[in-house]
This record gives sequence, structure tokens and C-alpha cells, in this order.
Amino acid sequence: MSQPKGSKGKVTIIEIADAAGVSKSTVSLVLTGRGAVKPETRQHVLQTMDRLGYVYNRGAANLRNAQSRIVGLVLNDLSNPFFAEFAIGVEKVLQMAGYVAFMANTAESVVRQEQVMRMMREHGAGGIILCPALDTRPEHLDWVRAAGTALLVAIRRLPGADTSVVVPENLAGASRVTRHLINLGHERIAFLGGMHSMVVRQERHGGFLSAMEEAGCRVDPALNLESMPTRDGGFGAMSAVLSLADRPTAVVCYNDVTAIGAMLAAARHGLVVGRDIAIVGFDDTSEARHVSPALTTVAVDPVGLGERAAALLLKQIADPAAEPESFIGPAHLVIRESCGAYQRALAAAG
Amino acid sequence: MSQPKGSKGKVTIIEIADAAGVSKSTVSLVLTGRGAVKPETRQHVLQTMDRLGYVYNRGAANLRNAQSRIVGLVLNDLSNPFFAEFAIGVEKVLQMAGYVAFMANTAESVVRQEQVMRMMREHGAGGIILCPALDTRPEHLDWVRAAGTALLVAIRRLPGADTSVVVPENLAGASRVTRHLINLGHERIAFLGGMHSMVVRQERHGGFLSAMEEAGCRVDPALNLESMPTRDGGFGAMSAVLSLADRPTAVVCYNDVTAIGAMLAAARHGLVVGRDIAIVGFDDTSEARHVSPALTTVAVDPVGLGERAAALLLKQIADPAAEPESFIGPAHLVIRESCGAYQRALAAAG
DNA sequence: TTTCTTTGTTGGAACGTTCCAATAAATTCG
DNA sequence: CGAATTTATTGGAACGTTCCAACAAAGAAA
Repeated sequence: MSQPKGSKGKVTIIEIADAAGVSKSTVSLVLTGRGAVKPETRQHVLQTMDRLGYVYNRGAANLRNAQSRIVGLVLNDLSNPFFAEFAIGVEKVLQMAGYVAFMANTAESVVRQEQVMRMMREHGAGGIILCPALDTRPEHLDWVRAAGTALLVAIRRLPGADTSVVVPENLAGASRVTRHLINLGHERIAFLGGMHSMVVRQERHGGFLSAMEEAGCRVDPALNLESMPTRDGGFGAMSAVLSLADRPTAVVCYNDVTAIGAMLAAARHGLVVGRDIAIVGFDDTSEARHVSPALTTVAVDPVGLGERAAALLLKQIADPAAEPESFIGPAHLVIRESCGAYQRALAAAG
Repeated sequence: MSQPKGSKGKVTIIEIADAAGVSKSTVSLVLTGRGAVKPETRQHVLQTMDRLGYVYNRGAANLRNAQSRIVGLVLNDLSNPFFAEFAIGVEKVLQMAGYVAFMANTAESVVRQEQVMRMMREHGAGGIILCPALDTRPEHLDWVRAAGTALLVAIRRLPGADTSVVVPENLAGASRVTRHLINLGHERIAFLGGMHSMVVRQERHGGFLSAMEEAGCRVDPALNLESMPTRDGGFGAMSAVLSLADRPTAVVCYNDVTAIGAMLAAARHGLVVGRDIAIVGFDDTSEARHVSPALTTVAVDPVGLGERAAALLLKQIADPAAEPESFIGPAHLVIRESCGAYQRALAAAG
């Protein structure tokens, strides 16, 4: 319906003003809704804008009042469904607050990360939610906050950076699921997946260790295997574990993705997961529920974490002077089939 | 290292100029790298910028030359790994061209879609790659192109919108995988998943039909089931199919996600997929390879489609007058285990 | 030497918006 | 009725950048 004006020349507020027979100031008032403007005038201006195909130029507007109502969401690994779910939570809250999230994927590259964060800042993002790439050092982030951009670190805590933080209760969660395996009678338990340089792994492995020690189980260093936190990584690590002379009877995996890889490896070795060996994950992504046998795991509610992260960031944008705040999301055990609890209950009953 | 200047007042090009003892024009030349500036001066200016914690204001710059080097990527469903992989391809190419992709997720909501596209345009995005939400009508997109923003529609073709398009070869792919099942001896084949209003489903189902007809197989309307294109949708539809008196021996699924849901349903009904029933998918997301039994599917190379989409968009940004261009990505059959071809070969050999 | 180019640098005028102070018209108050 | 207030509208000065024309200094060519 709206005929684009001249060749490529953008339609500005002034052309609208001329066409509608008012001043540019009046058009601006209509646009921002701030001052008092006669209803009929407003209507007329709005119609004119529509007729000429006007596009609001936010860059020009931000020149005066730096309120751009966008926030950046920087993700380290979009191919991991966990982060996709996290992103969905973030978007939900931001949208309700009238903000828009612009996402970018760093694919674990710190240089890419710096690039996109700089771009977001240059475009006047009010804040950034960062799921840091693997070797992000806290001092890499100083420049962001220097210019007054709110920053929140999510999922991977960054020791030494005093920003707001939203992470799940990794230690307690891991300890909880390990205890569950111990209660099922397992003693020889492996911890599998993730690289030891990752803070998240350190926390989860710490929880594993504390549960083991508390129960008086021996921790065999040969049963602590690193891998990339991918399905292939889990597959490889599990294969390695299964080639040991003295196999574990249960495996705690770094996250769901590696756990699913591990399950596959176990199946390839002729083991029935949940009967011959127990495998548990961490995160409770939607895959965990759908895989077969269904994965026992620790639910950290990625969507909820995203919502919380967004809410915290908005708070910080509203009051930049406020102290950084942390949120440690609850992690609760979700018992399904892969740990064998179900079969054990059946046997006990029968 | 860089001490942020005064309280919150942003550092501008003029303050840099004053501090460095040059004019703002010189600073601008350093920033854009356009004119000739003495190396020592450039160094000095750069140092000063670093020292004062300068942030480039892209909004102000765009006011003069509308070259923002960002493009928008609008995804309809981030929780589907297919789109995550597509996004990764897009980002790869854009990055190499010095562009940055800002993604947004519409979650199949047209109003959200309009909102984010408007926001992207207001921020001066040079182009937008759109994977349209479900009930997007072509006329919804007129306003985007009116203002000279390049637009490319991906994955879901939008009949009636004359934009560049990047989609996979849905019809041929579906026909190919159906023929494969027929060659394995199947005659009673179901088509399952997706809603009939989806163009992609129409194309894939069309391919299915043509292969069936060509082979002289009867097409039973009772074996054409819609569902949401999710795992749960596939699960439900498959359960429905399995409760029929006259079950199919093979199932072509709308995509991998529904196929995986269908596999799960089959397993729950006590069927061994690949032996008792054949199930095939479409897309070849990384899940297809990892599920057990591995999924026979049609590879459309989402990453490659993303790369192609980005390349085409860049071309269109460079030459806005150019005709819209289409790319139909190849779809080739990937035979794994879920169709039973492997078992059949074994039997023939043994 | 003088003239012509090249190299660096510069002030000022845009760009499209918002805000402020000023004004005109309409309304309320004493 | 005049004064005070409110309502509706307006021109002009920012905002931070880029571009253009101008210019000074230094080399090259005559």
C-alpha cells in the first residue's frame, strides 16, 4: 500500500512534517508520545507516516537520549540445545519489558566474542548477557563495563569478574545425582566429559567428589575422563571407559549431551543402559526426556535461568549504580530410566 | 587498564581530538582509515583513544553513510537444531565478509517477527535473512523492502513474495527417500508430521506422492497424518498410526525431529525400528547420526544452506538493483539403519 | 626559482532525531 | 473582564560522526 517515496532517499521526520503541514517537532512528539498533541493532529501525522513509508531512525534518536531498548545476548555454543533453551527464556522476559534481544554466537572463539560485543556496544545496547567462550579471561571484559554497558555473566561463572552472575547450582546438583547412584548400590562410579579447565566441570566434579567421599567410596583417578562437551566427546570417553579392565557400574556425565553420547557408546558395546550400567546427565534439556532409555539427570531449568538472567540485567540497566547480584538456580534430581532405579524398584516389588 | 573518563559522559571523537592535539577530522580519518594520515599521528590518536576508553558511536556514523555492516537473522524456531545449524552457516560467511549477524527468534509468532524486523531495520541493518513464522503472508513483507533493506527468505518458501529464496530441494528429496523405501519392498507407507498449511510439508508430501504414484503404490489417506513438527508431535502421530488395524510397514516423516519422536513411539509399542518397521526423516541434523538406530534421512546440509543464504544476501546488499535470485539446495539420501536396508543386506548376504 | 603535485591536516556543514524555550491559542480563575 | 494557567505547536540548538572544500607544507617537475 505504501508507495516508497523517491528512489532510495529515506523518508525523514521533516518530510513527514512538510507533507502533514506541521512542524518536525510535532511529528517528534507523536513519535515519542511524550508531549500533548491534539488527537486529530496525531492521527493525521500517523497516516502521513504510513503513506510515505517512514522508517524511524533509531541511530539518530539515540544520539540525543541513549536509550536503545536492545540488549545483546552472546552465546558460546548455539548448537547445544541447552543454550537455545536459555535464549528462549531470555527473550521471553525481555520482550515483556519492551526490549529486543539481539543474539550472536561466538562458537567458543574469544576474538569473535570481543567482536560481537564491541558491535553491540557500538549499536548502543543497554546491556549484554554473556555466556563466555572457553578461554575468556575476566580482564577481557573490563572495557565493556567501562563505557557503562550493563553486563551479566551467565552459565559459566568467571572467577575474578565482579559482574552479576546467573548460574545453576552445579556442585549441589552433581552431588545429589551422585548420591542417588550410591543409594542404588553403586560404588565404582566414573565422572566423564568436559575439559578440566572449564569452571562448570570443576564445580560439577567437585560435587561428585564430595558425595563420593561423604559416602566413603573410593575415587579411582582412572575413572575421571575429560572430553569435549559434545555427543562425540561423550561417545569417545565412554568407549575408553568401557575398554578398561575394571569397568565402573555407573557413570556421571558432565552434561546431557555427553551423557547421550555415552549411552550410545554403551549400547554399541552391547550393554543395556539402566540394567547393565547406569548413566546420568546434567541440565535436563528436552532431549533427556526423549532419548531411550530416558535419561536420569539434574534439572537446572535453562529457560528459567534465562528468564532470571534477563530480569537481573534489566534491573541493572535501570539502576547502573546497584551492586552486582548473583542468582544460583536450583538443580534438582530427575529420576528416569537410565540409572536403573526403575528396574530396581520393579525387582524389589516383584 | 583504560581508566573510564568522567562519571558517565561518553567519550567522543572531539575529546580524543583535544587530548591528542589534533582536529576531530583527523581522528575521523584514523577511525575510518580512509584518508592519508601520518603514521605517527595515527599511532598517537589510537593511543589516546585507548587511554580515554573511547567507544565508537555507530549510530552517529550511520547518520551520514548508511553502511552499518550488520544483517539480521530472523529464526522461527530456535529450539529446532536445524535452525541452529543454519544460523551457524550464516554467521560463518557473514563474519568473513566483515559483517555481524544479529539473530532473533520469533517462536512462530508473526507479531514478534514484525517487531524484531522493524527493530533491525531501525538499527540500520543492511539486510535481513528471514525464516518466516508459520502464518506469514507475503504482503507482510512489503514494508521491509520498501525502505531498501535487502530481504532473503530461507527454508520456508513464501509463495507470492518475490524475494531471493534459499530452500532445500524438498520435493526431489522426499521422492528420493520414498523410492528407497519402495525399493526395499515396502508398499504401505505412511507420511507423518508437519501441518498441511506449511509449504515445506506440501512440497515434501508432494515428493512422497509422486514417488508412490510412479511406483504404482496405493496411497491410503488414513496414512497421511499431520502433527506439530516437534518430537512430541512425531510421537503422537506415530502412536496414532500404530493403533490402526492395518499398520504401514514404513513411515516417511516430515523432518528428523518428528522422525525421532516417531522412533520413540515405535519403540514404546515394542517394535524394533529398522526390523519391524522402517522410519525415515528429513534434514539430517546432527541428531540423526547419533540416535539409535541411526536415522535414514535426506541430507539438506543446513550449514551449507546458511552459507548460501548469507552469500546471496551480501550480493543483494552490494547490488540492490539486482534481480532476486533463488537457490535450491541439493537433497541427497543418507542411508543408515532405521530403514532396515542394512539388515536386509545382511540377510541377503547370509 | 617558480609552478605543479602530493601529503597531512582542518573547520564547517550535513545527517535525523530530541529537547528546550518561546509562542499562540484556549481555558480557568478571581 | 483581565490575569493566570493550561494546551498545542514551533524554531533552533544540540547529539557524534563523516564528508567536502580549503589550506599549509613539502617534494617534484619545469
